[in-house]
Amino acid sequence: MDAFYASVELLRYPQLKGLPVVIGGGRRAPDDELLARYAHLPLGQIPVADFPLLKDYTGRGVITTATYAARQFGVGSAMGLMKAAKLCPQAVLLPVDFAEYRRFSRAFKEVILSIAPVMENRGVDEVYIDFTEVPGGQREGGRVLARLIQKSIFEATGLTCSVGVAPNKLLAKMASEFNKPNGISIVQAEDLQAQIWPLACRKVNGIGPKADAKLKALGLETIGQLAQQSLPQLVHWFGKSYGHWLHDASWGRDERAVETESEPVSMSRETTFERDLHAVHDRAELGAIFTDLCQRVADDLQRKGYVGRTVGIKLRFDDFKIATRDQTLALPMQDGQTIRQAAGQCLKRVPLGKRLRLLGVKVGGLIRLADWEATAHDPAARDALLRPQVLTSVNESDPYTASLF
DNA sequence: TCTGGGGTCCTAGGACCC
DNA sequence: TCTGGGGTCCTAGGACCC
Repeated sequence: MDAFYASVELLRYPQLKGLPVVIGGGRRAPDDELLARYAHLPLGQIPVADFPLLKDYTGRGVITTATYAARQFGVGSAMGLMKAAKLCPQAVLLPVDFAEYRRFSRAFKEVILSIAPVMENRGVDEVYIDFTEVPGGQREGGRVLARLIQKSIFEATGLTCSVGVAPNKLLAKMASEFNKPNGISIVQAEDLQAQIWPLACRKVNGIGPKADAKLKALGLETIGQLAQQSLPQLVHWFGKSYGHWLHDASWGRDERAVETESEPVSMSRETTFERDLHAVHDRAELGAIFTDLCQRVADDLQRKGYVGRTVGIKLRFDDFKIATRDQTLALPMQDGQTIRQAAGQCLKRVPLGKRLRLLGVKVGGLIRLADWEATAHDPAARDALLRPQVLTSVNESDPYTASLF
């Protein structure tokens, strides 16, 4: 989806169309006052001059999304709001309204599913779609179906999206970036050299800032240069697993299936404080936040119907260093008090000399509550549920290995 | 006035077991 | 002088993505 959060906001506030708008910030709701003042008016008639501006914001936080008009000024996702305010002080600043974005996320995904049922979720604003078996999915290399999806989403939601069509997910993701916003791009296997190799390595989904810096230090700037390295060389530099992956990726090879279903692995809540807190000096405040985070994770587990056995905490100190601790319980659970108790134990194992900037609570090792309850009187089945049933590297066709089982 | 929140996956070492 | 080998689970940290 194109500038998803910002585009959803523009549907509510069309008077902001064409203006630099950024979405982001902390827990504040700077437009509460505004909404109260104009409660008698439709949202679309609130005067532009009354919207909060980026230059007036004084809290912590980053931009989650910027409109294309704002991007002209060099501001973009993940940039600190204070830095962004220097580049584009006149931008309108809106708070994140995740519930609203989720509504639109469900809406556009329903449209896609009604046309092409093999769809993989990649967060709120992105999906992979398998065109292979969709009637007409091959016409004009996929362009006809891509256009149908764009048109249907726009008619249902008023939102635009960009589509990349390619033989696999890796290339489709790159293709989707070629023609933003509201574009379609088709990349075929034979286009690798002309369209993919000239790109910077960082454009590959899976090469982040660290790997990119290392590649640059090795003199490798483009995907084409990466592709010219031998496999043993890449394995030497990056290890067996990542080295192989880099080699495959640079040659446009990716065999991953479009996964239509997935189970959550963990659920967490975290918060960055308005000011850094000290474990001793701000004990009461910290304790209240800690308990609240535990309760929110418990609420999430209960609402979604999961229990979990691994309780973890995350701390970010004022120097931005991160510490995590976790503890695995004998039995999975979903209640706030048990989470709070285990998380408290974890906290005792961290040195707390430095001030804290962020606190987080996580529950992992998730099992569906229904599955857990179904084994209540079957200890063996219950035991099996508690172990992650990953059967790695057991080749049952191999006579020797098979004989062991 | 730097730098959010919610995730997944991988690695590596130690405990423990057979 | 001798001290295996393989597997799983748990924990901590880190890279990466949306």
